[in-house]
Amino acid sequence: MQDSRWLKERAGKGTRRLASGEALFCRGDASFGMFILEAGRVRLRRCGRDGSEVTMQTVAPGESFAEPSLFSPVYHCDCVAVRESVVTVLPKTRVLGFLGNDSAFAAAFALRMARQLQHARTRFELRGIRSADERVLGALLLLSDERGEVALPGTLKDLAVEIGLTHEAFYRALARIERAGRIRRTGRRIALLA
Amino acid sequence: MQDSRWLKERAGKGTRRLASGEALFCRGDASFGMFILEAGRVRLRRCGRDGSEVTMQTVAPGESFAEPSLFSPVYHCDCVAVRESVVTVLPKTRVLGFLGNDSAFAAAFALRMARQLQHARTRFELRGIRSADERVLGALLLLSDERGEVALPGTLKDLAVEIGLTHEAFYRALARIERAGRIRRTGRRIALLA
DNA sequence: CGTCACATTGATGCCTCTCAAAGCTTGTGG
DNA sequence: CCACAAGCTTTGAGAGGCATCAATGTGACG
Repeated sequence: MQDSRWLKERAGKGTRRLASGEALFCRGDASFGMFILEAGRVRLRRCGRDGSEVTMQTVAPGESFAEPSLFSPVYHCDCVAVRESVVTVLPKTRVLGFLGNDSAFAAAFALRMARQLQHARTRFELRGIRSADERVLGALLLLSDERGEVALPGTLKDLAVEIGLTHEAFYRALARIERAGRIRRTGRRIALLA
Repeated sequence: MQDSRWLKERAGKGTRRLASGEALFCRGDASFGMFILEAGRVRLRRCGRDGSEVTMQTVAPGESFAEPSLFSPVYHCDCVAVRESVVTVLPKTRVLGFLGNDSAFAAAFALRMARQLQHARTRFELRGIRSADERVLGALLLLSDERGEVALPGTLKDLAVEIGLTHEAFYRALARIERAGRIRRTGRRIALLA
């Protein structure tokens, strides 16, 4: 949220450095508080017993995360660093204090929650699309600007995982919708047509 | 949220009655505000051009909904009444006013957003399970109490839709996991075993 | 007792996952 | 500057599972 600096200065309690792959917390751990990512990248995921793994959120520098844990005794996700990262720690009690006393902060907090909820629902909707072609097209639409230029956040392989397809199925879908004339690829650029 | 009575009295601006199947708002409509369901049942859904339909949230009496629309110029879902329903209307500006001035209310609001976010993520995780058997089992686990008794919210068919399976696939999965001895069915009761 | 919706089972086909292999790109070290 | 390694990209073949279409059983309610 925009108040991240403000929040950090008032509620921050030091930073923590994470090595690539290191876990900040795991599902079931007593919740210590929320965090702001200073540098690097972290991922919130849930794992099934069978080894399956679903990414709930990928956090970019400047963003806060694990807000729901403020209201919960334990974490509900694992948090692992995708690469070396630095996070600011915001202990639960302090943030909850601000939330109960500073209505401007509370409103900003609610706004961020609402945005994340919409984002989660959009991802949910996208995953509900059965056809690989339509799902890929939907994902590209979400990533595109008004001119139809798609801004890829990472590799295509990453995008495949993000939208819940194997990379093979994803590449095949991409090839099909290009042959169908619905996108044009130029190197690593993708443009939506019509 | 618990403050629903409080909120209604202060921010409520009349009620609206919906016939079964009637839409309260549609995606893209200018957002008027949020709502509290007084009676009946409503469903928030997103539809694809191809006729596909994903339910984002099912609202029970006493619950508020469409909170994210406070921060958005338009609605991002359709809202339709599952059966005849009554809602209290909470205009945007009024609620935003409270949010900016009353920190206790803002904190409660943030809490509800956080809960909904966790709920959305749990549903997302469930849908990520490929195997119909495991997905059904996961859903039953979420619906069960500590004794393993499953509280069905509606019909089995509804549950099938909720977890993203056709009713046929769902019934077959249910039959398989019962044969495997992981659940026991007695009439319309389901109990998880071990 | 008839209707309607839920519940259940069967047969078939398509689509995605999986395993496999080969090109391609990027970066690193000699 | 080249050679090699590692990871991304791409295509192939096969199998399994869920959707789909179809039909019947079952229960609630007027």
